[in-house]
Amino acid sequence: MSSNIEKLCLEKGVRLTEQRKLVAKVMSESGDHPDVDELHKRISKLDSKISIATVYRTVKLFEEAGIFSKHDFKGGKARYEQSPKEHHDHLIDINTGEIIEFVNEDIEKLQKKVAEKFGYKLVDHRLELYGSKIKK
Amino acid sequence: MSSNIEKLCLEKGVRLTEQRKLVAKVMSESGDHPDVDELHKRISKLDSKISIATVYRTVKLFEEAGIFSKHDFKGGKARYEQSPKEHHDHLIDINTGEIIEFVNEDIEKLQKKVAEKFGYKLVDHRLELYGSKIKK
DNA sequence: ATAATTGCAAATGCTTTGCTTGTGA
DNA sequence: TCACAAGCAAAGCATTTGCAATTAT
Repeated sequence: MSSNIEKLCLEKGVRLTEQRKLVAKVMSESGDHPDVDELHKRISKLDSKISIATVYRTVKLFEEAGIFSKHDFKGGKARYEQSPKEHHDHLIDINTGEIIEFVNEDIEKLQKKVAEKFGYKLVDHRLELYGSKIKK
Repeated sequence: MSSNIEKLCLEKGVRLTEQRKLVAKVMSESGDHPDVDELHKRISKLDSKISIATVYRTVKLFEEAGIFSKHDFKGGKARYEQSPKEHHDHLIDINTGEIIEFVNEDIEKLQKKVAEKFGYKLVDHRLELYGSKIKK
């Protein structure tokens, strides 16, 4: 259901347009991390007239509202996902581009510790693992 | 001394031009992580005619030769440093842009473990901490 | 000598923006 | 109604590239 994201929009005072509903719907049905172009392609199947500029604007709007999360993985194009309830990091298959989400509390704690050791409050972080499948 | 980098070029069969020597020299005297534009500015003081295209080409060449390391921190512009002998990660001050290098073996090990847990060989990783100074 | 490199400007790829028309609350 | 959003094309930015002139080996 996209009512999920639509609810969030109402809460945040984000005006609900047809296009925004579509971006929300398509993203909520995507299990992966599409870039804007891919997202636009998927949405175009439901509304062939939607402009990619609108997708760019919406995706940015949703990100600023905390509804989407943006990732700048290697590759040059920003990729998005619905903001997850619990934080996670990413393991990226360098051969297929497939993305695996993972959580590791030990690493999280160590990161915080490192920052504090240097007199910093950890505000954000980026952890990406790039690997290739071990064939057995 | 830039003879350091120049030696590496000879070893790798990279032809040494005036411009490349300058890129090497300026980078070896930079303690920070300049982007291409900043690097070009610094080099221009020694050779006011060097083209930014050449700096782009050289920086990429050196990266492919393993002489420089490229980082895509938040901010949109790639930043470079001389490839360090031992690997390190970065803690970035979100207010000043200052970068602190750190090494944490525990995190390194855990990353490898995570990748293996999912059946992957860890080939590369990106770990960036973003923080703000704790005032005391 | 001659294959590789430079400088310049034009081209690229992703993303943003100005402007006019359309639309949700 | 009317402030805000969409669509389109043009603009922006970082980076790359084609080509003629120059240079390192």
